[in-house]
Amino acid sequence: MRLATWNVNSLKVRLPRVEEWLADVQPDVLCVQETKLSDDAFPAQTFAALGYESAHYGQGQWNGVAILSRVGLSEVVTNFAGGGDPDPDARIITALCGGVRVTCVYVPNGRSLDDDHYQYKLRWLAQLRSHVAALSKPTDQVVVTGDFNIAPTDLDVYDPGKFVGATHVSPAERAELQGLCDWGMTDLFRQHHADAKLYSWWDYRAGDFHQGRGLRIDLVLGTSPVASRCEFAVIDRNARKGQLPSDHAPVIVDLA
DNA sequence: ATGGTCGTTGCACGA
Repeated sequence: MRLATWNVNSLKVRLPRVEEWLADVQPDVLCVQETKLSDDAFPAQTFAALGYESAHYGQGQWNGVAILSRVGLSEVVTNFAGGGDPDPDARIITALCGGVRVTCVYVPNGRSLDDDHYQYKLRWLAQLRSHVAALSKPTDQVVVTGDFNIAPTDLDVYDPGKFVGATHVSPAERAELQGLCDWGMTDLFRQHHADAKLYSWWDYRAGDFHQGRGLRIDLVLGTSPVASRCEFAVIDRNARKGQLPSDHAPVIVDLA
């Protein structure tokens, strides 16, 4: 089973590239973030014609997440399971695809450490842990993937010195991510590339992509039954090139 | 040291 995640930064703008990419890469499951579409505007028919069932949770304008699958798609959950206040934003959707419980996330950015949005990000990550624990056990086949807006370690940052005091690298948000890993999840890309300085997001500005100034913030986490099946992981940086790219590259994993 | 580019919607703001 080939599973991928991609923050497309507007599915309306990116749809031609997503269609081309699906035909080329042939993932069985694709998790999409930042569709920026209402559910009415989501192009389910386009994906159906390519052989994919889909579930979308959107609000239009901002946020919006979706799961596409050609290995079955059932038990769809929008927003958080596991209690607490529902998220006012459309940032999380879960479905059972090919026997794997897949949660697709668009974690809040945080903006800056002194911003209310950063506290929202930390609360959101705590609720994500409750969500995963409510729906599954560490011995189940579980994937949590998407745009985490967290670089797990300084290895995932092109120049850690430039991010001192910034979001995406703060100890509190890294601890939340570690909490998810302590529960039983593994960073599948890092499992296959222990020392790689490779990134999944580059700012559109100042030629950051071509200068190699990026962050690895798009993650695929899997429980040990998934991690033991994972034989390949790659960031498809080619998808960040060319005409009208997203600022994120897809991350792909292959499960035996 | 600063700002740079996108995508949204409107003529600013979030990322």
